[in-house]
Amino acid sequence: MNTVEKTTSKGAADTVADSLSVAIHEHRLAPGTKLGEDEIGEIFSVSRTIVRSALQSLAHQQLVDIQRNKGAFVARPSLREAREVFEARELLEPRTARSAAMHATPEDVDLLNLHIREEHDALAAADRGKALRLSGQFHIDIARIADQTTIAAFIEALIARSSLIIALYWRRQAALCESVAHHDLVSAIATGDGDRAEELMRSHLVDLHSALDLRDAPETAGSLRDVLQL
Amino acid sequence: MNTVEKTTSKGAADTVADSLSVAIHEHRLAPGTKLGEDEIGEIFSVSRTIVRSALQSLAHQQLVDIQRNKGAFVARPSLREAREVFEARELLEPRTARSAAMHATPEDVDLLNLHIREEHDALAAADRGKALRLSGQFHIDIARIADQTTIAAFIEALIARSSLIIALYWRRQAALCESVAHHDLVSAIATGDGDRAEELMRSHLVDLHSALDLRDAPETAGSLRDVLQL
DNA sequence: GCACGCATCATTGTATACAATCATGTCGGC
DNA sequence: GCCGACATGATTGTATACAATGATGCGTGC
Repeated sequence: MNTVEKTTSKGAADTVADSLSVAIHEHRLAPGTKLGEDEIGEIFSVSRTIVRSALQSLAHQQLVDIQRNKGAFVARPSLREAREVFEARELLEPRTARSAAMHATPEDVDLLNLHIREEHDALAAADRGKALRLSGQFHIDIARIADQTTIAAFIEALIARSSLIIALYWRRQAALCESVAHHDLVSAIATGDGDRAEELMRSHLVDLHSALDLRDAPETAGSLRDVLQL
Repeated sequence: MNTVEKTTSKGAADTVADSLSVAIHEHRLAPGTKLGEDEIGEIFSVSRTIVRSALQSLAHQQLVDIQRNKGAFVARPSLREAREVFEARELLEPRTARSAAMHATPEDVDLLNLHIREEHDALAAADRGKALRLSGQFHIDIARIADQTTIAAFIEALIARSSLIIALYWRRQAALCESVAHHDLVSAIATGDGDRAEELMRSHLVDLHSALDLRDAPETAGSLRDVLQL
C-alpha cells in the first residue's frame, strides 16, 4: 500500500530514510538542520552504517545536502532551484493529470477522495505539517494513476523539493492549500475529462508558484535568517 | 570539466561509480551482469564499504538493480520501462533543445562541436561503445547548455537508462548513430534557431525510438536469453 | 584588547570483523 | 534414477574499530 511492500523486506535504511523524509515533508525538520550520524543512529537504534545509507539516499533526491567531512544537512534550495522545480512541475504535471484522467479506475478515484479527506482532517486538527505532506502525496497519487512510473518518479522528487521550497519561501501565511483545487481535480479525473484535468492542474500549480516569494531574496542570507528563526 | 570537480575531493565511491557507469554506457558491462562487491573492491583496491556506496548510487539512478541478499546486477529495463523512458525523453528533450538554442554561447557551441568530433573519431576507430557513450553525452551537454539544472538531471538519468535499453533492444545492426542528426542540431543551436532545434531533436528521438524493437518481446525471457548470449 | 596559532575534541570517512541469508552440491530415501 | 533434505560455502547485511579531517577554545604574542 505504501511505496515499498513489506513482503520484500524493506531494509532498515529505508525505514530511517522514510522517517526522515516524512519529517522533512511535514516541516518538522527545517532546511539547514544538521543531521548528525550518531544522533540519528541513536534515535533509531541502528548503526551509522544504516544512517549513512539512508542519508545518501535522501541526498540523491536532493532532500539533504551532504558536505564532505562536514556532515548532512536538510537541503536549502536556492531561488534558482526553486524556480526550476516549479517550472519542471508545470511542464510535467498537467500532462500527467490528463493521462490520469484517461486511466483512472473507480478505485483510483476512491483513493484520491480518501486522501483528500485525510488532508482535510489534518487541516481541521491544525496539523499544518501533515496537511502539507498529504497535499504533496495527492500529486504523487495522480502521477501513479497516470501509469507512467518513470515520470511519476520525477514528479515525486520534485514534490519532495517543493516541500523544502515552501518551507523557505512561502509567503501567504494563512489560507494555504486550498484543497478545493484538489477536489475539482478529482472530479475532472473521475469523469475522465482530460482537458479539464490538465487545465486545473496547470492553474493549481501556477497558484502555488505565485504564492511563493521567489523574487529577489538574497541567496546567501539564508544561513543568517535560519539562525534567527531558531 | 567532468561532472564533479576534482577540487571538491570527489570521494572514492564516486570514482568507482563513475567507472562502472562509463563501462555500462560503453556496453562493456552487459545488462544482467552480476556486480559482486568483493570483486569490484579488489579491482579498485577499495573496501566493500566504498563499493557498496557506489552501487547504491548507481541503483538510485536505476543503472543497477540491487536485490536484497542477492547482490547488484546491471539493470535490465523491461519493455514497459523502455517505452516510458523514450516517451519521457520525447517530452523533455525537444523543449530543452529549444532552450539550449536560446542560451547557447559560442563556447557552448565549440564544446558541442568538440564532442561531435570525438564521437566521430571513436566511430572511425571502430570503438562502438565509446561512440555510443559520447552520443549520449551530447544530449546531456545540450541539457546543460539549456541552463535548467533540474531537468538536465532528469535527462541525464533517462540517457543512462537509454544506454541499457539500446543494449537490450537495438534492432538496426549497422548504420547506427547517424551523427549527422547531431551535426544539424548544433547548427540550429549555433544560429539560435529554437524552433528548428526543437523539431530536430524531436525527430532525432523518434528515429532512435523507432530503431528499437519494443514491440512484443517476452518480458521474462530476458534471463534465458542473457544466459545464452554469455 | 585583539589576532593569530596551536592543541584538543567531535564528527565524518574508511576498513574490517561478525552475523545472516541464499546458493550449491552431496547424501539418503523412494 | 530421480527427488528432496541437509550441510557447506560464498555473498551480502550490519556493527564496530580505527584513521582523517574539520571545528572549537585556549593561550601566547603583539
